[in-house]
Amino acid sequence: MTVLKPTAQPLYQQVKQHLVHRVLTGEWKPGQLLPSEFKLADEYGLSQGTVRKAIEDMASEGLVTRQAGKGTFVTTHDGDYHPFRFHRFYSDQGERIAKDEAVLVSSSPAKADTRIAKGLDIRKGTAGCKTVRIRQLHAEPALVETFFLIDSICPGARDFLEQENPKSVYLFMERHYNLLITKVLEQLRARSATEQEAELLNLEPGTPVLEVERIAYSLGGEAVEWRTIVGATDHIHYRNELG
Amino acid sequence: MTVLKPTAQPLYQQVKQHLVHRVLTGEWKPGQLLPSEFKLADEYGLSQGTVRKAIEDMASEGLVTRQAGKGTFVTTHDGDYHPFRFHRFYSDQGERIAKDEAVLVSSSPAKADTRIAKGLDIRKGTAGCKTVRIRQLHAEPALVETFFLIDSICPGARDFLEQENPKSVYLFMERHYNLLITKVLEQLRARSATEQEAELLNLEPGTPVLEVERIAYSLGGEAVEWRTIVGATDHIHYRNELG
DNA sequence: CAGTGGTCTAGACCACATC
DNA sequence: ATGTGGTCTAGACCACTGA
Repeated sequence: MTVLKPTAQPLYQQVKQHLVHRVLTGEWKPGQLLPSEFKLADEYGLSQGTVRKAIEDMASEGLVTRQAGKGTFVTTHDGDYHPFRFHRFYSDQGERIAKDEAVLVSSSPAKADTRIAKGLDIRKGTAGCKTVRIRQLHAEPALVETFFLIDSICPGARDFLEQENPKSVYLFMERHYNLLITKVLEQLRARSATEQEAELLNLEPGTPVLEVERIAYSLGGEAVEWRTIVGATDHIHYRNELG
Repeated sequence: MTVLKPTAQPLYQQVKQHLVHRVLTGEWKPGQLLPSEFKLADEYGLSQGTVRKAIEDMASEGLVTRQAGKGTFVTTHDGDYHPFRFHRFYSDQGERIAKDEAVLVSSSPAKADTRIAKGLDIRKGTAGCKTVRIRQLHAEPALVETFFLIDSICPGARDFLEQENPKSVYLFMERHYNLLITKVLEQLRARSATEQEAELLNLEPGTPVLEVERIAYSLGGEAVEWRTIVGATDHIHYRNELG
């Protein structure tokens, strides 16, 4: 690894950035095996330990997964491991919501409104696709999930969604667009249910509901999905562990 | 470090556990300097690198803080660093709530009700101290904070609280009881404001409010505080970053 | 069996803090 | 000048995987 300036970043961080870039550009796709530490160390002309530190950093951020005796793999949402790592809704008995399939309500072309445009940092009116689905608990509607995907990033999403109705949108984005979601930002509010929500969730109009507004960021740091998740919290709650 | 069984945990994990125990028992108190890596390596009869890995683990968990050229310190909530690391409420302009002082409403002896007892994993009726405070935004009441401390863990808390009215309860617990809060579990719900809440927050009765129910755990993993934070979310929200 | 990641050692040099 | 944590190297042995 060529060090242009002696005051530059540590070598292992340079290696890490380069490896992240190689994952990003699709050199190794989700689920695929990376070269071993020794091979990468040879390639970069560094010691194994330095490359190891770069990879350990990536692993701690969830970008890759390491398995002793096998190798280092690009993380996929496909495995048993992190299918719904961003879902924070639980029933009061401790079950995770969203294991079951989502019920598709509607999926249609849409233009970004002010709120969506602000969240995704795009221009108002940008073309996209808006989808509404319902998550159930014990066969009862529990949550309304509304998400917006940008046409220029996820072309043809509407057709794919109607064909597949995937359990996990992020797995769907990974498969079709090679977008790996690594970070989401959520803003939570309490408000009264709208008429549409009351109808979809079998609630009295005006019932207090919890609204989660979420922006999802891909590996490159680009905002790629806007979403709200809305539901009454009589039998479910949003769980958060800090520290 | 004596290895009794060759199949035991890695040495650095054994060292880490032992160091955590020494912090827990107060050998080094919050803010104090730990011995250097070399001294600890000597003490345990290991190489510096092994001790380093143990300490890096502790640092990544926030238990200690490292500073090049100075040393490794037991983390304290006192410094500039993490005064309100568990506060997730922001105004819609992005300001953090709870910078200002909290307004003390009441502080009185209380017995754990069913909900508190369940949260803290103690018997119903356990003696403690219940305190209600208000957090303001721009001199307007924004959040009602209600917390319960157990007498056997925090004796005399009521007197201390009335004397000091501390900005941060966790800093207060650290100073008086050597309890370092490292983890909290929060459950969020939307519901209607109670009469008392409506009065304290200048709301119409029945307004939807966000309720955060929090259990705080000390370094040893013991549940030491139960709390709710309640407020309307017209101008503020709960922010959560995942991944 | 060879290859992988996981652990551990013993050295080296650096930038930074403190005195 | 000394001591600290931060980086980097070059070796070693281990447990596990898979052919």
